[in-house]
Amino acid sequence: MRFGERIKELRESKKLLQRQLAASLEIDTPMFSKIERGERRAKREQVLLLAKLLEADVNDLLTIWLAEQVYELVKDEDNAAQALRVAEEEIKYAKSKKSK
Amino acid sequence: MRFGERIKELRESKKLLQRQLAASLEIDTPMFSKIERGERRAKREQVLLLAKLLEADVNDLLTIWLAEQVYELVKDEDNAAQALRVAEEEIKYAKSKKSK
DNA sequence: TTATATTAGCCAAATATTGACAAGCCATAA
DNA sequence: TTATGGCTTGTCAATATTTGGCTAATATAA
Repeated sequence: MRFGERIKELRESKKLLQRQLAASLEIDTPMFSKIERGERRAKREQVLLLAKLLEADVNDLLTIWLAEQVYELVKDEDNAAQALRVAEEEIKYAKSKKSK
Repeated sequence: MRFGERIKELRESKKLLQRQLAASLEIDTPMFSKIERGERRAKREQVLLLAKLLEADVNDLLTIWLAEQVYELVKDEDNAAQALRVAEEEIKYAKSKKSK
């Protein structure tokens, strides 16, 4: 599930209009529309706000928001999957170092 | 293993100087130095060239080059690992669609 | 039709990235 | 000591990318 789709779903289930959420994020409606369609990427800070406004789980939203960016970064590479696995290992390694 | 470290390793094993590789990449030595130290990111095209010049496996280099970018993108997020898994699923899914 | 909601396209402002340069550091040689 | 060679640091301008807003077009509803 793409980030924008999820936002749209949540927005519609709460019967909110794009312009209402756009106003809360202090951007205009066309910009919000683009975020929903994935034509523009939301800022991290906007994700946090949206989670509040839509009463959604911040962590879930952040995860798909981040995953989408990762996907965009690697999608055209043949070894995308390999690269993700390498990156995952590095994350694990960094975490284990941090916690000691 | 970071991309820059790997390049440095390969370069030293071939007894090449930064300025020689820099010249081949048509950048100056300071820039090359920064790439080795991860202060600047190499372009995809430069990775391909480096693989040739260093007689290294292109795919391996591209993988760590890409993985590093992914890592940089997610490293500060608590749910980095989750996000990577989601992205990996999307890659798999896209691949399965493409092949049908 | 009219009114409202959403989307498309374009442009300028803001931000990030890139590459080049000059100057510095460090080790070794003379 | 000074000189040299290899590498690194810091700064700056050029370039590219992203961001946001505006207007106009399109859709959806009443």
